[in-house]
Amino acid sequence: MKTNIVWLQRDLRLADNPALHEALQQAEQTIIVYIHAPQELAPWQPGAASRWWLHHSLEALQQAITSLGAKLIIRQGPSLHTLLGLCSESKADAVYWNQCYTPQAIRRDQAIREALTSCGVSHHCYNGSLLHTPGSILNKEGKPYRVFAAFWNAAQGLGLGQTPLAAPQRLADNDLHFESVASLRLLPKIQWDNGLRQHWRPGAVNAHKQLYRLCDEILNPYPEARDYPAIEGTSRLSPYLAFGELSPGQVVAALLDTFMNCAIHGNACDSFMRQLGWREFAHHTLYHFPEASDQALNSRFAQLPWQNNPSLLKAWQQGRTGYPIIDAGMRELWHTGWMHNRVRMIVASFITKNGMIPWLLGARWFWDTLVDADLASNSFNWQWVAGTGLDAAPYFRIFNPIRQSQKFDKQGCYLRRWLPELAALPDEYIHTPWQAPANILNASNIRLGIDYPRPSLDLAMTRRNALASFDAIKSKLNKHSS
DNA sequence: TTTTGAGTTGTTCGA
DNA sequence: GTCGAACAACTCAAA
Repeated sequence: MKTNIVWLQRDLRLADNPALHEALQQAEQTIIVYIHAPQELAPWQPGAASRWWLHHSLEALQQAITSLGAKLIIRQGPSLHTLLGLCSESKADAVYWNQCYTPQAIRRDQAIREALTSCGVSHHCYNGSLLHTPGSILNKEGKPYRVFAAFWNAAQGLGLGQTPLAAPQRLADNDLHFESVASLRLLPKIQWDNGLRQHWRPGAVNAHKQLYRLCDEILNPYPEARDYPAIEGTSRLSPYLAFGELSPGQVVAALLDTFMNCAIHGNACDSFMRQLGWREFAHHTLYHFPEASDQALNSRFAQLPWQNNPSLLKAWQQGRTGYPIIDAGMRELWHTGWMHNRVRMIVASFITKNGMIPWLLGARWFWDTLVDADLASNSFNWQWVAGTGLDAAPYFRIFNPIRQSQKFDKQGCYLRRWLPELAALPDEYIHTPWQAPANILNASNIRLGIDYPRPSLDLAMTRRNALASFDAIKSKLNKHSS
């Protein structure tokens, strides 16, 4: 009897799973395995919010597999050693998996492939996390694209729509030993996860419910509504995609299906699809430039006068910078493990450009607190905001948190949700409490500096300084080159 | 081959 | 109040 092992990683789903699909076609017995070996991903092992999600996602997957008559074999220990052990226990002929494309995973997988081969076990790797395999989209010179528009044109030219693979109807059981999800100790020791529980339902079933909501309600107004943090105008699919409870191919198929039924405008469809395009671009970029998770892609920015400012960093992390939109965003992140996209840009611009704190420190905080933490997207987008990445925002593009707040949360609905201490302030002063007259502060029950902090830095001055630093680097470079 | 124009998400200033 | 220009530098594709 032929036996295959399917090694799941960030593809915690049964439908549209190429490795699982192939393994089932090729054998009578298929063993589905999850191996917990976070240290292999260091220094980017899952953060606290990701571990919370992983716990619930594994439970959901265990339940789904059980209902098909088998079980998810959970093990702990080094992946290589554990896989070899499983191969000999089960007399498996082959191991199938969907690749992760982070530098750590690529290095590890290379060693695993060699070891399997030398043990006489074959291996079969697939792409289950991206529309296109990294490395497959190159410009005419055979090099990676450095601007998004060209990349996305090429990606679309190669085709995006493939019918997702079906989930298995039944799975054959086995009697291998397996550990419980709880034994992985992924949940926090102190119970800080109430907010996560209130806001999220991990698991593939819930992923599809949210995908349905996207197509049914969110997509049509998406191009405009996505900018307003008080509205549920974005897809909220990011954690499901990060853990592979949903594949991007499934999302595209659902979008195209909705489009074909004339239920949405083409531009709403394109607009959302582009977001998947940025996800692809980020992943392809990390594949081509593996140092991008830790170092500026554009090295001249290393010379900027980055500040070591632990107290500002702490205030930012805790949501007490004195700028309401920043603090609301950071508290939303802390409470729910997620932050609205536009607010992510605002808080990132604030800490890197006004605060002059290295983007990597911001990226680390997001990494620990986001349920959708994804190495490629996180580092790419931090570099985008900081101006150090590929096709990044121009350096002079510095968000003004007051203007952004007034523009995208005019009535302060989002601010009041996350900053209850400011809730009584009239709309006029909700974005700038320090400008409110004393009698209004009194009437709103706010003592500035006690109930809510005064601004932690001077926006205009820090902006001028940042631009001046950039100019200094520019003229230095010009001198060098001339 | 060379040139030209366009390119996710912004802000400020002056007319 | 609104509008256009200026604020880089560089990649890529089309002409």
